[in-house]
Amino acid sequence: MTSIRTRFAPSPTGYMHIGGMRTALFNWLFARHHGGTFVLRIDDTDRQRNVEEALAPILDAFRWLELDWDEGPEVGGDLGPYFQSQRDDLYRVAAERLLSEGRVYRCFDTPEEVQSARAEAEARQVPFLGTRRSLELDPETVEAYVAEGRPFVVRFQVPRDQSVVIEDAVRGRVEWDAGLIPDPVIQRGDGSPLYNFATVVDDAAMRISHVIRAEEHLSNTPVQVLLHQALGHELPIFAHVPYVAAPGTQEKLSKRKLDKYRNNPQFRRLFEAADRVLPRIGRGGEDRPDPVMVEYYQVMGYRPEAVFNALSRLGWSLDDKTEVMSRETIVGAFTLDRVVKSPAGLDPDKLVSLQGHWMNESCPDERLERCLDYLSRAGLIEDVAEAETRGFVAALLEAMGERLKVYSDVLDYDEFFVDDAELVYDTKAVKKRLRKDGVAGWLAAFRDELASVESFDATGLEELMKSWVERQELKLGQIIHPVRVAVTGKSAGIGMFEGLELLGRERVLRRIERALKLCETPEDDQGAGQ
RNA sequence: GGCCCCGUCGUCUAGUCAGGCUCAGGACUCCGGACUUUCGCUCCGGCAACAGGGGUUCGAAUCCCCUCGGGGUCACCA
Repeated sequence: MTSIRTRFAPSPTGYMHIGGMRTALFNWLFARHHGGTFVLRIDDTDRQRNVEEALAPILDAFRWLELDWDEGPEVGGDLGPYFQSQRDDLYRVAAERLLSEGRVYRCFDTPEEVQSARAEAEARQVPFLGTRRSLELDPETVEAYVAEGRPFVVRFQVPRDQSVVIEDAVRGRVEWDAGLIPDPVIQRGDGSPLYNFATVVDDAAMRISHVIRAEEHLSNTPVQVLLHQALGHELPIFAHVPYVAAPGTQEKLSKRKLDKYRNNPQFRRLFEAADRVLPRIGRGGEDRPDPVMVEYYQVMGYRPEAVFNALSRLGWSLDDKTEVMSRETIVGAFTLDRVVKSPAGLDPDKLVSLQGHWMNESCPDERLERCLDYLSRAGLIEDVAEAETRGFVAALLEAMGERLKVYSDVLDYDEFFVDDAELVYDTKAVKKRLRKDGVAGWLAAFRDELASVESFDATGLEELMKSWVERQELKLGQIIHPVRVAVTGKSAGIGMFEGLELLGRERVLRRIERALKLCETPEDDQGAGQ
């Protein structure tokens, strides 16, 4: 058996599409599972832009998910070059050979002529097959046209008397009637190749054994098969995997429909999280990543294992119950016969859930480094190297525990970093916990306790509050909630005693002082922030 | 419109090729409850699906036919 070789061939578009990433992942998994070779080939045929710049985010996404490529940009390989823009000679030679063998022909129809022929076919409600007018030209005429510089494209002459059949590795037998296929252009007037042709030439030259790609390419397949046959290539095995759909739909996930996705119930939380976080870390402008891009998940602080895990489950399953899988498990189990045929909607809820799992698996040191980075970029801390800061954040993370779902969640706890005078109080929390009869008195009394207690640690503070409550004949809830709101501005958060310890006596007392004023202000006062 | 693909809980899916083990299993979401100072976590419990219709068969989510629905693609884009 020939060796397993798969490829992914992205266009340098400046970002990595999450759906494309899933397809790339399947190619990578298949190669790794079989001990084969994974090739990265860059489809930069008709790009004017700076390829290097537009390719960088794509390679970054591969690196982030640790999908290494055996041949391709940066690493090279024996069957390069791996940029299609550098493979023009190969396409030219192949086209010339087909021309000399009479399998392709020069078509002198102008674009306008082609278009009107197409319109006419449409009007008559018959399938459009092209004119083949140029096929009737005698060789001398063709020579003369070429000599006089008349523009032409090269078309493949589809053998219309047959059907094309593939045995697709995920969809089974698929058949087309070649009699319905118009002659495709394989080379433009300027000699540059078209996608279907370049792909066929490259897949064969790079000895790709399995063409694993999204279903949207299924309709390109008969042309490619015919081209392979004309060129005398052995056919690769095709595997058309479902495309990744927008959450809860069957529609292909598309960057052009972002506005629509904002209102998608499942997608919404991802957009809202981005709205909260990105502006604070300087990514809220033009370069703001969106959930269709792999970069979004990286920037928001997801773990690559989680995205890897979630992507692998989009259209593939290990069995009837396993959801959480390490990359080793997935590589070990990945086969094409367990890929489903129907479109797989991206499932943000599932991704978030998986992320929670993989975050818990991460080590405290890494959590600390990543969170320090977010805090620093948001301007909440100055020096990430300072020992005191690091200790403080480490303690906060310890207190946060599993509340940290993605790294950027640490920004939700900014009350531990802002100046006491700038602490923002949640309006609802103030109304519910501070503006109640008796609260001001209890708060003031407990403040005095805090001011005089010896050690200001969580355990001691808890004991203090409990005994104080007993003496006052109050219930714990009557004081703990007001204190929480008074010192954090919020009604929910980490364990309150840990919070008090983290803040320290001075800051706690100052904040309670502020809160006491809020207790007294009338209902309609503007003193409390949102 | 032509061609092609797909159609199991709200979502991701198992089961479909080799019909009975399935009045359909898991996970996520959601809803209850327990625990907790709040949130979260965890633990219990619950709602919830074979697109429809005909066949074949003792028996069909699984095989056949039709219908309906959804999607992809129809370039001198990739």
